[in-house]
Amino acid sequence: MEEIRVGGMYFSLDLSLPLYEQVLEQVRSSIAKGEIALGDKIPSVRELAQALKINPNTVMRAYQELEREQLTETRRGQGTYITSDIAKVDLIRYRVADKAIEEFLSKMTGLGFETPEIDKLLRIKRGEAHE
Amino acid sequence: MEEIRVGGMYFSLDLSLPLYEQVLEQVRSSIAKGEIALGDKIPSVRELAQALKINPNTVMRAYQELEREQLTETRRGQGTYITSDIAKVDLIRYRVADKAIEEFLSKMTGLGFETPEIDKLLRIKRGEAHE
DNA sequence: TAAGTGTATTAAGTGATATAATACACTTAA
DNA sequence: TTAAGTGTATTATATCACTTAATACACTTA
Repeated sequence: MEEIRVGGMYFSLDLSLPLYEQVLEQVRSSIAKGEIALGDKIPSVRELAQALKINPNTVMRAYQELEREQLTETRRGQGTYITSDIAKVDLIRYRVADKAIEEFLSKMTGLGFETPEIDKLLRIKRGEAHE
Repeated sequence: MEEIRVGGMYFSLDLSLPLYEQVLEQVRSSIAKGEIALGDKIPSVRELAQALKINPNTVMRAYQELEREQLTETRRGQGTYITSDIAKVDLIRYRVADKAIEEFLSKMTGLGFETPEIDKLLRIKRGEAHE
């Protein structure tokens, strides 16, 4: 899986998910991890599209979702910038995490696993010694 | 969200995911949780389709995947039965769980969370009243 | 003015999903 | 033997999400 570096971020696309979702997730991840600084400019729609060899409309879709989440601010004619408001970043981080946790626990419960065993499986997966 | 009882199992379909995936997941969950006994017969393709008001081909697709996973055995002319081999059920249970755990941890890591905080968030989520 | 921004529109193609209508081989029970 | 109920296969059709393509427009900056 080829990894492409654009504007301080790394992208790696495949066919497992919609392209716009992958772009969205990878930018969001870069922001959450602090790999790209608050207030920084991210690549233009056209630049990123060209680098990733996908259509500008597809990049647009990802960028629009980022702005809806208030993770970015767009200035017409200038470009798209990461928000400078760290509170907004944190809010999104926890909101997305909360959803992931909910889905995870729901899935495990659906498989008949309960708290102690879920914790045990998590520890095993991390390579930790168990109980 | 309407809940429909068919052949000892409960089904609840919506538009958030493909129908065949929802049917597949809900039968798998019933088996994993032991809500339906090993060796039991599950509803016929036509019966389930009629009860859920979906196309028989859609049910077929779910049933074929269940058989590929060896969670069910089909006897031509008779019907579809839950496997009697508890080892197979457990294998699938842990395989699916492992995938869920991997995806969950990967998502949380992508958001910049590490082990201690992930555990903390899990504890918080369980302390809340949900569902 | 020219180049680079974000944004909008229209058109087209592809693939997954779902439905519909039929048909066939098999099993069971009447 | 027959009829009804199984799983299974096939073909056709429709819809929708996703993606690409080609333009066009308004704005900002150098």
